[in-house]
Amino acid sequence: MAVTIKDVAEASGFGIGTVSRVINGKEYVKEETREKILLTAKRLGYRPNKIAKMLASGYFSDSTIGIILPEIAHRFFFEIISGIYSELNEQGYNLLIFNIGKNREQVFEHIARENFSGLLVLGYPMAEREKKILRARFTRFIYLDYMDREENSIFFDNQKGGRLAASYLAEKDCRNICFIGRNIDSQQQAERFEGFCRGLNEKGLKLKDRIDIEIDEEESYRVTEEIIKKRDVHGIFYFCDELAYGGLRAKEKLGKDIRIIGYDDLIISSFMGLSTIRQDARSIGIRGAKKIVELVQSKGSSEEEHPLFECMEPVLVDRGS
Amino acid sequence: MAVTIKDVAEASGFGIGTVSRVINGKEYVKEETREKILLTAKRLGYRPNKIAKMLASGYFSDSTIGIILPEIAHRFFFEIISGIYSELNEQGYNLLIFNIGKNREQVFEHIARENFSGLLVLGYPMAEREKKILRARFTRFIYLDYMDREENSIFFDNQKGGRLAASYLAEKDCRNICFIGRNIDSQQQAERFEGFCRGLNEKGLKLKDRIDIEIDEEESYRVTEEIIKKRDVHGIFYFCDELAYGGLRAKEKLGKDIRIIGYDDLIISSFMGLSTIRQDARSIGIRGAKKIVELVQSKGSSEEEHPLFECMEPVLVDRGS
DNA sequence: CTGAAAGCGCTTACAG
DNA sequence: CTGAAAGCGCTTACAG
Repeated sequence: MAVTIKDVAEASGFGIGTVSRVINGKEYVKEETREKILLTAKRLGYRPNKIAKMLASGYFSDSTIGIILPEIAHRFFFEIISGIYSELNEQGYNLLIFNIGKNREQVFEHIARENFSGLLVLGYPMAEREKKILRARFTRFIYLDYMDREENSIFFDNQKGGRLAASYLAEKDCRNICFIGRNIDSQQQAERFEGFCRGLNEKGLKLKDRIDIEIDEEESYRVTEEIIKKRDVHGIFYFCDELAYGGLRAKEKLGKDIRIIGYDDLIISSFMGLSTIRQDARSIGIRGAKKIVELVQSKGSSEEEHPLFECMEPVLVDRGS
Repeated sequence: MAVTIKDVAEASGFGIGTVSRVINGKEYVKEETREKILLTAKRLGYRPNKIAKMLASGYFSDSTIGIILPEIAHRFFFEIISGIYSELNEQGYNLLIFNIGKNREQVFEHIARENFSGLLVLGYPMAEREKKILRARFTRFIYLDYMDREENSIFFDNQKGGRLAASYLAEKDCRNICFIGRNIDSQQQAERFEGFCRGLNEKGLKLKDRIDIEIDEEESYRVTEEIIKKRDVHGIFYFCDELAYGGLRAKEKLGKDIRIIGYDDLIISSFMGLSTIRQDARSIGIRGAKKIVELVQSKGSSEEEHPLFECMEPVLVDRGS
């Protein structure tokens, strides 16, 4: 066990009350005593236990919001986080980003023990077991960029986004159209893809091909090149901007007249002239932060209110790519 | 005061031990009792006090590192944070980002009470009073991107960076050279500027003008335009990339043959083709995270070791701008 | 100026 | 299955 205030008291020959006063810099302590105590504290490597201190002094920090990310967080999430941060900062809340670690089970046990008032869960669903852990501790949470009808969630309309992408390519007179996705199943991709296919259908078009890969610019460049060479492709829709960058590069290199559209509209994308489906990361971050703070502050209400359910609209951004 | 386990116990007619078992989902509780207790807990709006729980159960989370940002955090810091996050995540630590708020004094009092093991202070110095607060609680900290010989600090060599910028412009045959800075004093800017002037001197050049402005692309665009028109300028060094973007735009618009160089090398800058002085944000973040974890884990050592003092080198990136 | 004691809100054997 | 009690490491009046 770590060294406690009691150890310091015994070792220095004073009472724990006095030690406490010294450590906290209260007045009314003889200079000599102070020095002695400080010295033994240092010698023993004493470090006050903040938990105990908080409990004893009745200071309960309720002003920390936790967030948990998917195991592979891509850039879009960092833009969301920056929105969350601004808003929380505005409201005087701290932001606690949990390590997601390798072992989900243990991590969740760990999270549940930490001191925070509400949790923002980014981009992916929790297991029932995990939700149970949170609920057992009466911890409120909101899904961000993930939709669950049973739970609080603020999300984007991915179906619509997919449809917008389809209409973009259709309007640019593309006939042979492909989709390049991520090799990880996700709600976002499923819906985006479904919307995309429907959108194509409505225009009387049909998807030619779909390939799922890692998020890696080189990989995306290679695959795009391959696809362009093998088939007579007019347009490609990428699951996200980060994938599309490689495509953009392939397009330029090969000088092919092909249409490329991404998804997210990361900050960088505007500089690159990439057409894309814009999801306002900052806004959803701010919105999520606002809502979790509200939820946390409304503690009292024991009523089972309807879960929060907010859908944000993506927008087509045509940069001519 | 909030409702406690005692309140629930009394209201439900059971002992606090039983309530505790129910809340924590332990077995050996009659189903009927469980339901009753859960109901009154809900009715009363009971929320377990995590602090008390931690203390009682002997669980002391030592795996959280705090960070505090400057009041106006610009993008460079977010790139540092992403480095910090990766490394901490690797090590199983959480990241607690403190709100910096408006009132520095209160904020620091508040921070000192939070539960974290070590602090990373980004980009600016703490007041003596603030350091005192930390030290009184035996809280270790490291400055990141700020240099203080008396304290642990990991930082970039801004003098050298300034010098590199000077040599860049000199080699591109610029003779009339200006500096556009930020209208806030900072160690970084002071050193960068000094290095820059020295660098110019060595090449037999002299600074023509210096203007300090807000970080705002429009503003920077306007000022650059003005400077180009008024004086016969061949090269401009901007305090940071974010300022340089406006300059880049002005240069393109006016079609003037002028050299532009920024500082930081934000991710975006490579896409924009901006020449700049690269500081590896991710690296310093990772480095800082590693070091603070080491420091925190070496708790025991009561010896007064030398403060950590690490200097990282910036690098010139010539993208022809 | 200093010590003894109560108390912060929980958990956890120990009896029953 | 449940209650009473000790204890987690501190703070804070209250005496002295």
